[in-house]
Amino acid sequence: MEYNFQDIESKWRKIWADNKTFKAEDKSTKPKYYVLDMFPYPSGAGLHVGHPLGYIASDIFSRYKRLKGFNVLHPMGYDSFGLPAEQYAIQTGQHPAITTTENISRYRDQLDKIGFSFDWDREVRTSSPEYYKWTQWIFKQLFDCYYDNKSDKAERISNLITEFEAHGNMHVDACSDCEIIFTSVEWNAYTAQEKDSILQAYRLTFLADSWVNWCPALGTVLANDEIINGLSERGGHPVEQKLMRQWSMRIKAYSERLLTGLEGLDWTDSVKDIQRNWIGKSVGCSLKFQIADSKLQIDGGVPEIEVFTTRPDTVFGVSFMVLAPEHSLVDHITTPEFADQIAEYKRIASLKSARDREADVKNITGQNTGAFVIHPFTGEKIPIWIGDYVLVSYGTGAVMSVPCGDQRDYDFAKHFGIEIKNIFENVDISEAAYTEKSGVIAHSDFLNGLDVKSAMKKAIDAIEAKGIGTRKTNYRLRDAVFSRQRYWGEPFPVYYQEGLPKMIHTRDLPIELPEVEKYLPTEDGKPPLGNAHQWAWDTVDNQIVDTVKIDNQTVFPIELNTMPGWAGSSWYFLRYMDPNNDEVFVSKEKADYWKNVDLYIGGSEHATGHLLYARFWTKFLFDQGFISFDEPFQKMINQGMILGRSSFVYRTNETNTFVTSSKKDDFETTALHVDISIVDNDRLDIEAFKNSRAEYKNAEFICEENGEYICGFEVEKMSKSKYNVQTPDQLVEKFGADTLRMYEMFLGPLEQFKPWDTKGITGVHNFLRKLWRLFHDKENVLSLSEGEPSKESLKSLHRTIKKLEEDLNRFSFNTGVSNFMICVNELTEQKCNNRSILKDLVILLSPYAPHIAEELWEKLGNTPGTISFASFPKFNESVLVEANFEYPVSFNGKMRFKVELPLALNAQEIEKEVMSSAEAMKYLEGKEPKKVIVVPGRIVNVVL
RNA sequence: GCCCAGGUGGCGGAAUUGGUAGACGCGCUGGAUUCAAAAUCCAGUUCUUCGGAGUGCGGGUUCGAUUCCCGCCCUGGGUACCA
Repeated sequence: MEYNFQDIESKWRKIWADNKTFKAEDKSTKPKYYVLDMFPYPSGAGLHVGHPLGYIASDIFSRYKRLKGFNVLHPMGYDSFGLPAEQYAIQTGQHPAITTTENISRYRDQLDKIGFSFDWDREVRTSSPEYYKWTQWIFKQLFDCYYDNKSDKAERISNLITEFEAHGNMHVDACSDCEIIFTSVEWNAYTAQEKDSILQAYRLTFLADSWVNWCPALGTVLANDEIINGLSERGGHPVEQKLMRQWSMRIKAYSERLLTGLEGLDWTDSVKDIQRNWIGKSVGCSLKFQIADSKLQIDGGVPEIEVFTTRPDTVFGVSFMVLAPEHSLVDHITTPEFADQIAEYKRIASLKSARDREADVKNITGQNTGAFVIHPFTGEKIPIWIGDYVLVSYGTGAVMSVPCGDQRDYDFAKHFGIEIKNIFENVDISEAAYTEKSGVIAHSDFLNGLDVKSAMKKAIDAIEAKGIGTRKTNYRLRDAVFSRQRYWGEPFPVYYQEGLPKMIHTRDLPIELPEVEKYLPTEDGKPPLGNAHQWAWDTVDNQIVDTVKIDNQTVFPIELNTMPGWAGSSWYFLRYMDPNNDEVFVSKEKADYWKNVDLYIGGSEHATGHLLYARFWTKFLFDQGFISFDEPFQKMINQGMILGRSSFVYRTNETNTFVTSSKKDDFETTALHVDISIVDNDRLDIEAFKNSRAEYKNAEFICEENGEYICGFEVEKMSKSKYNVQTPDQLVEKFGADTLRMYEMFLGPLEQFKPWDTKGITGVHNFLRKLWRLFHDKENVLSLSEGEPSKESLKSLHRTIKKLEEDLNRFSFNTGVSNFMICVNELTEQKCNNRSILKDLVILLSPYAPHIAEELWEKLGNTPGTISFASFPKFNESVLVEANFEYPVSFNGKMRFKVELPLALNAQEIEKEVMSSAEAMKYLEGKEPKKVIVVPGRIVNVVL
């Protein structure tokens, strides 16, 4: 066997592991480069060929950067808390820690076989207590901070308390849900409970009753991004709304910074846009409308309806108001004659689930309350309606409706026969609303004749002057619920004293997960940790003790919820810098050296989850001075999913006869998935098929003329049920890791979704064999020529250096592979076995195919195992300089023939040479050209 | 609906600033070698009525458009009564 990849690959894997070749140093004179993959959840199914795609790309880039003289940090770890291990535990009683450890070791085996240059000494696991100790610590920091809008960063809550004690909260401008204003005297008079509940409204993580997405089947709360089409992402169970006391994260505080921070990031527009939409900034103003019935008094005044609008310029177009059915004023303002209808509407609205409301967008529903507000500028009476297209959770839960400028308001007005005022000059609104933000305002008193932009400004000025509203920015981003009713997650470092949450001291962390007999919720509906016997906090001895000792004097119950999956993944990239530090989550020194991730590779499905939360926590840790950068991932590439290629056989209906693909249309057939392992290039292994299932034992076949049965195919997501899953293991065994690495890259652009098809893998494998043959004679003996390489070979090499480096710098890994193929084809043609050429070629190839590169490097007489730190060959422009150029000559833009001419010629000389050629005469057909365009070194175009 | 990405041979894809469309690989066809097969090597492979036509469709700008502009169609992703 000439190219014995199995021996070569196992040999080098061992050498790399034994020598810790890829261990990264935290100090270096070299510049740093941090390459990170989104770490995997170690599922029981193991890796399929889609997983390594991003890892291969990041590994190639890491190895390239090492060759370019960078100190590279390229770690890997596991996001090892999660639901599947817990569900498995519920079914089997096996502790999730055991399942997780097993799965991790399977992942590790699979990863090792592909030859990644990870620094495994830095591995992190989010489920290990040494790691989640610091997740708990960050949670405590968030609890101890609030967001100050004046300094525009997170500040310690102790400062806030000092301010409250001195001046109350009237000078405080913070991100808060606190609705009351108090003086220092009032603050100092509050009870501990009252103080605590006020502080909760400021803390960056806080306890609050919130409407949550409750999934009864999973017995847990889900985040919005864990729900797809109203069903749980995992398992597809129904989800309902429920009010629960939960930990939340005040991510809202960072809305603006999360938005503006995107500008400096080298991410795709599509992910940036997803985040922008998710944050959902809208600029406008608040505006209060007074209720027309002056007899109606609430809290000693006439109630007002506050709305938020992005179009204050259209204020004169308001012809009705709409409140959300759940709006707190509805019952107060409804007139007796409409009371029954309003009650009925509210009842029906409350029965509709969020899903129904979503599905039913076309039906226009609403109900008049009989009440009116007074228009603040015209004094007109404006009717108040309720309608479920207005959401209680956004803005103020009320809108001023301007039917001429908003399509939903327009439809609502048409449906209920409400007046539609036109406040736009020369705009026809008989068919639809005019929603463009352009044009001139009319019939609007002091706004007449203004364009939208100036009208907007003038309207807000007037509103502010009247004291009925202010400039305001709204964000769609919600605070993130942080509690999960699960076992397999980080416990909170929290106990409860008189119902108030208290933080356990940092020196007592980590608070480790207790043992439980059952992983299900308790019979009285408490989370699984409610089953734990050792789950109480002794404040005297500072330790976890038996729950029977709870006396609420010195021993208190510990929080029963655990943290969500995104807790651990929001800061893991920091831990890799300093994975074994027992004193801090990451030392300042190391974080200052490695800084943020230079290149992050992973799927775009985390755009609104992980990528947003990690940015939030990074900004927070920056605010508190723990790290010196406030964005975690400078550049990100989102690799596309690898789809499976399913094979089908066609069974004629109600028989056991199978028809080959080309003849299936002649029969009534049903397509059935067939296992891809018994299909080779669409040819079915008929015997294997017959043996695959008892029912196929006596199957008959209608084949092609040559007797083969050809299967049909379809490109689909890889899944067990479609029999189209490809694991990397089989391919590594058959072709080797280097072939797999290059083939996965060769499939197409990294970002693109693409079908997996093993047909082409032989092409890449043959390339490596061809490379091997460059070094060896027919007897497989190393055979190299010494001395000066030929000009041709130098050209091939340097063209490759140039193109490869350009391709790597724009992350075009697929074209990189074809560069190598072209180079090896050329060198083979030239019969080149020159040592100096092959030495540089091997270095170039080493990021892509590290095993064979190491082997050949050693054969070339270099110290074994050193190719990773060789230096990347320097491109020499001069060897590519040509004297002549083969000019393509086109007529009216169509290429017709080529003429080889010296590059030294100027445009006139080129034109003369070309036009006098016999070929040109033929295409001119005796005509005189209108024009001749000559671009020296490029092209000649003749216009007839 | 709105936002984003994309649409090129039989297939995966290439063409970085407007300048030879289809690199590289697969598949297929023919040939060499072989008792035969595998492997390997050689030749061909966008379509074509042999004039040409051709990068989803229709226009435009240009000497020249896969590339730039306008309008549309289709596929994938995101998001949605967000005021």
